[in-house]
Amino acid sequence: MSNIKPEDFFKNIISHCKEYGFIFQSSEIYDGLSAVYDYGQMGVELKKNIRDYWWKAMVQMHENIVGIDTAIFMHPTTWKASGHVDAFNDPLIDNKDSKKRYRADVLIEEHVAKIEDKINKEVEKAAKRFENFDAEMFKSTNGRVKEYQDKIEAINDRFKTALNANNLEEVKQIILDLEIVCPVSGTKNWTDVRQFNLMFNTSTGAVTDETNIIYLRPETAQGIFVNYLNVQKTGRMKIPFGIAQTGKAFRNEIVARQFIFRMREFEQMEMQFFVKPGTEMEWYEYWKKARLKWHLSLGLGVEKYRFHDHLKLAHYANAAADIEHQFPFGFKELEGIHSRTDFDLMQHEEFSGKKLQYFDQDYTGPMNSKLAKTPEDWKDNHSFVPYVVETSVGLDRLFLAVLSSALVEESLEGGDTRTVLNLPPALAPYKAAIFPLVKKDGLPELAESIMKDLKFDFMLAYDEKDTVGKRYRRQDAIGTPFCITVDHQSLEDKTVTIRHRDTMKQDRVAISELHSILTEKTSMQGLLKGL
RNA sequence: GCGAAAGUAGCUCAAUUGGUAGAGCUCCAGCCUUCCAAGCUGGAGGUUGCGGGUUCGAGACCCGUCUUUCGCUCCA
Repeated sequence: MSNIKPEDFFKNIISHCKEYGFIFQSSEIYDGLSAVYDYGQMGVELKKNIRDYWWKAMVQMHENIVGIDTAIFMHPTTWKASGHVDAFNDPLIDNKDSKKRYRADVLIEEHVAKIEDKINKEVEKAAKRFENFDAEMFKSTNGRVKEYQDKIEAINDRFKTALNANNLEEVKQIILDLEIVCPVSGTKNWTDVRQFNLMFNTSTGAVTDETNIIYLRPETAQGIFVNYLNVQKTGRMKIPFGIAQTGKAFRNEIVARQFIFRMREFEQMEMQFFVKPGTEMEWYEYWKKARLKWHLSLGLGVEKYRFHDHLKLAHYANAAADIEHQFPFGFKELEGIHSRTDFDLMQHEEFSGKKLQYFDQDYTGPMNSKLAKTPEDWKDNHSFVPYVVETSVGLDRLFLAVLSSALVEESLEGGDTRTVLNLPPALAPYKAAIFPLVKKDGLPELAESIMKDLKFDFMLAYDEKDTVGKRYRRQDAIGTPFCITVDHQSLEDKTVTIRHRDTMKQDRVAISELHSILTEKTSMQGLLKGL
């Protein structure tokens, strides 16, 4: 579909997803829920296959990587330790005229600072007038200064009360009452104050109050960190080793858009790799290469990928890069590879009071980044808190990458077009479709018996409606790599035709060969061997 | 969040100035028996996203709201 606009192409993808049962908007009959989507009967298969390929490549193919599946709910302190609670707790307000966004607390603090300036000016003026001037005495006795002081205290009290009660309307009212104007537009045309916390929360127990608020995890990584010691001990894992996990995460995005690219509920596939301090950069480089190779193995095109190295790093990282993919709307992040240092495990040590260290007879060095002093201090130390290299990929984004790269509108000889989903066969929802050429003469019966034998090992479609040409095109549109057609010759010599999605060519093969052909062409082994 | 555009059948789209909501594909029941979406007959599917308003009359005009796409903004 290279001859149409990217925007239209993207709309085609969204339509295709709906028309063929890949993705539906959540709660569509109720007008939908913003930035939430459901996977349909085709989508769930494709998504599962992508997830399986990742899992096999990461866990099954690495003896030193194991998988876990942790709960979405975690102890609230987890998110204090990880920094998520503090990083996103700002009340924000917009000025409707300048369209600038401010932190409401900053606006109020600036207003207070202005009043303090006035006090200082009074003090300065007075200092010039009197000899032996006592500033403190002046402040506590001068009427005008006292007025200012009272005002400041009143504002601060009111603001603190409002914040503690989480009363955002009151916060806005304070701004209006103080007649704070936007520094840019100079107007008082404010929106409501909103608390932009990225984490969703709910509560446990029957009674909702402050004490039992619980968050929906904004990332799966923390479930791995808090289980690090459990897995290391019970699995007798030796550093370096990894823990992998796939699962849902939730972020209350302010702007969530671009179909399934940025959703409020999404699925991550993460692997945390625990390494010896000082070796993290070589593992970081190793995983950058390994993960890119994995993406390239899908065969969507080398030119569709690039690295983006982060210059500005998150609070936990000392190196970070994205693998970006060329989506219909441009190059965007698909996977992140981060060197998270010992930040997370150190934080969990501190908040939980539990040691999260690894003992290594051969290791001599600083216990961790915070306590590193002189070599003298660590000459008898053989323990350390591991450093972590993380690979984190969004499954839904990967789904979109695969689907949008695979969807092609082909021009055929004779002016015909065909819509075909060039999925890697190992990822295709159906591995094959089985058709009787016509719906009589015992052909459906033979087709069904073939299906019965093969369906133990393969996801199969069966179709006897409409002309066979139409049926081929239907399977093309959902990416089925092979169509097996039973014709009159099949009844005589036990052969069928097998039609290839990409070339539309047909071979005649023995029914008895079908199982091995499909195994060879559609299993993940081929992909995995290429890694 | 701001701005722009859009929302009509499962999908893609029509509907003159405000005057009876339609087509193709799909789907269903048959006929035909065909190797690349194209034959024949019949049928189903709609409170025009939702809620108000103007009007004798609204898919169309006005207001609100929801959803989507694009641009800005944001993205630990």
